[in-house]
Amino acid sequence: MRSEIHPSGQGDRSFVENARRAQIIDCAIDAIAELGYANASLAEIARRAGISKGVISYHFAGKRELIGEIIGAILKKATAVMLPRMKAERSAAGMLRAYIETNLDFLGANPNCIHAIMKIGAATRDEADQPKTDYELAFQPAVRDLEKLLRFGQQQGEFRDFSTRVMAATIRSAIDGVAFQLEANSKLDLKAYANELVILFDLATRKAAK
Amino acid sequence: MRSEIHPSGQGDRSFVENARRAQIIDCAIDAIAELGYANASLAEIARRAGISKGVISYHFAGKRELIGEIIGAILKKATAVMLPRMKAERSAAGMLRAYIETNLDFLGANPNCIHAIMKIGAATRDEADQPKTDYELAFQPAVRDLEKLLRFGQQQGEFRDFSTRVMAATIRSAIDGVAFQLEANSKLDLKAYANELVILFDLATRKAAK
Amino acid sequence: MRSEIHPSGQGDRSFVENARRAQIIDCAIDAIAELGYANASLAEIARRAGISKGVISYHFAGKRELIGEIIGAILKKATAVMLPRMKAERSAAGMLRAYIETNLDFLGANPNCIHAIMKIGAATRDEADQPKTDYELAFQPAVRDLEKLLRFGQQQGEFRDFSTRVMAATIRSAIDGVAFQLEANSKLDLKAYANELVILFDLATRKAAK
Amino acid sequence: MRSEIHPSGQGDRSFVENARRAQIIDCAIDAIAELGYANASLAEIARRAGISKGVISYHFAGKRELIGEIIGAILKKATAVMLPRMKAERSAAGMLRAYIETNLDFLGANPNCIHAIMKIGAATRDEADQPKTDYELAFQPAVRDLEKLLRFGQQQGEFRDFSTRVMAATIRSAIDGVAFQLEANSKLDLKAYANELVILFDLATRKAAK
DNA sequence: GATGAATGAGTTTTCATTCAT
DNA sequence: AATGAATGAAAACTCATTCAT
Repeated sequence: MRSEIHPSGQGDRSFVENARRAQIIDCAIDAIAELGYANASLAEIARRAGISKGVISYHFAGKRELIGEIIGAILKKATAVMLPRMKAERSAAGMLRAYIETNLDFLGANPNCIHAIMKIGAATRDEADQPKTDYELAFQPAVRDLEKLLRFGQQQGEFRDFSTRVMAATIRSAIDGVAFQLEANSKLDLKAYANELVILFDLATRKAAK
Repeated sequence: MRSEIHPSGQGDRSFVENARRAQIIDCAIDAIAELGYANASLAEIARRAGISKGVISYHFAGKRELIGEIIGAILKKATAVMLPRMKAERSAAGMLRAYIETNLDFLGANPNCIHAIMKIGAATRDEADQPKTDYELAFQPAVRDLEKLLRFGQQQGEFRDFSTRVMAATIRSAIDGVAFQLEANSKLDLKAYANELVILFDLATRKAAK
Repeated sequence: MRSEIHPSGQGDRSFVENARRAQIIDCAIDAIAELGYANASLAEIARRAGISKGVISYHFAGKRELIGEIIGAILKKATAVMLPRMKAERSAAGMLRAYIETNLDFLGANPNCIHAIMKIGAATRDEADQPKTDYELAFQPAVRDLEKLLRFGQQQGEFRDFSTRVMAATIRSAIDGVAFQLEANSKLDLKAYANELVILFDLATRKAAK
Repeated sequence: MRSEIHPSGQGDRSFVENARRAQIIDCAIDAIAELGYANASLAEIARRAGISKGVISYHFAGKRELIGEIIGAILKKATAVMLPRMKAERSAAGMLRAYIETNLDFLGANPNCIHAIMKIGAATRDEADQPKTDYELAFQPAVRDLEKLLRFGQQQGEFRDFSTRVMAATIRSAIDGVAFQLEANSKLDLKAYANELVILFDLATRKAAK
């Protein structure tokens, strides 16, 4: 069930420390994905890692920092997978296709990462003490990049005139929705699903032929 | 902030009892929407209702039942708003438009209901002890009805050939996604948003002109 | 070991609640006096009261509130003992004598109260988060009243010219010091001790005979 | 903020080891004085010393030994300052004056030492597991020496007849009380304070003129 | 029907201490 | 000699639930 995310923390941490942090982050992702955010206590995470509770406190300032690192690690990994394939495309439509396909690939390869991040998002959204959650701070850029891509397509004349905000949010939601379905049915054919989405959003975005 | 949902429980409950249950459900919705699922403790809900904690336990077998009733109440209310407008349409495309519009209308009129239900969905989804959550049991039919509508459109020859599962999930996700945005920006223009979505999914579903 | 302090909380609390609060306060005083502030955990206090830990949290917002109530309760009790005897005196020298005697009487009758309050004072003094502790807020007035008494004596011509601040602080310290000695030697003769102190401070304050 | 106390441990320790111990003791004094006894964790002390936590455990058998060494170090330093000035006096009254003045001098020059020692005294006084604390063991002699001085004064006919125990305790308490005031108001004029105390206790001790 | 009180398991966090390297 | 890592017990506090009145 491990997702093997290794954030390869910033330089000033020792190899051993980075390994432990990565291990804890992995176990935390699994625990959140499988048990839900509320049930993923530090005790449970420690149990899965086969370490004592104190170790987590030793390596992370608190649960908040751990959650922040989880989001960071997942984002980093997702970006690493997606960026090269996005850059290989020239047309806006191609990039949009690549965006959808790589997202679903990542989803298929790392279901727990996505489940975890969605549960974190839902559970920590606007808690009393933090006006903007780490989750939101992390994902606003993701949607913004998508918007840029769409605007680029409109400028190129590939895409019709639509609200880039709405379209970006819809594409993002569509992909996030796949995660939920994947949770209910782990045998979902993601390749086929990606094809459907690609066609769907191609029709929804492209400029009607004269 | 009250949402005034009255589930009007089944017949064998007294008037007073139903009123209390409805009041508790309303306050619970507000609490979950405003504080997040994790922070909406029974104590907080009781505080908002101006009653003692014990009352909640008296009227509901446990927190789980309360959550289940919340979902039921919201679903009932949403259905009551949407069904008539759906039925007024003849064409599949018209019904899809009505579906999107009524959903966003409901969202605008009852933001707390939607925020609450999304937080419940994310938080209770596959907790350790319950294989299928009330949430899932309640919402699978909702998506299934949408699927039926899409299949009907295909049979009528209005809609192109696509996976009704994927399309239904995407439409549902698109609408759910609006709730998140509404939370971040309460001044969102929902009418305009609905128009964008209607056009988007019209293009995505309709049969290409010969 | 009980000190039987019953703060008789403000009117809006039920009889039962006040009784529980008083019981918890009593046990907390004993625990602090006997084990020291650091070792007087909520668990230990609950154990002494024969109740569960949660009860303390139920009745007091937190440990800080409990400590505040302890100080308030002791102060109230001490004042109740001292005030009448102070008022019965006419001369400043008589009042000073009454102050010393009643303080030592209270000390003898309620050693745990004094031990507890001194330990609280030492342990909570300038913790990071509270610039002025409850303890200081509670005891500054006590020293200030003593200063007023000394100034009155000077104005009456009974007392010589000295710094009322220094004298007040010294008298207060002398009395507090008795508490420490009482802790080490519970058979201390407080009557004799009081007499010694009365003479000591009489000599130190009175105007030299012409 | 360093107080630079170097206990110069007993002979069988290497120079390096003694230096480390002294450094740790200094940092511990500062930490206790500034943060309070409870907040002066080994981690905090290590942080201030720029070393790892383990080093403290390496050099001291436990926290208790560290505390004991702190008391010893301060006592040694205080004695070194006070003894010569005491010995320079011939009369008992002069020695008493020197005692008060040197104590307050030391207080002004080493506020952290005094703050630390008072916090240690209050916090460790009769903790559950140690019948007599290092603190008490260390300070009983200090009061006993004062008592000897007072008895000497009575034998010389300089001092009136009073309980030397009470007088010694009162003088000691008066001086300790200054430390608390100094904490609240660091601009306290200690010279003036010392003068007041000298006069106060001179009047309180001397034999009335015939 | 409703309440206040109590419970006890559970949460995160802190800390002195130990130990292999 | 020193370190970073790990431990495990204990801390304060939260919360769903139970129950006598």
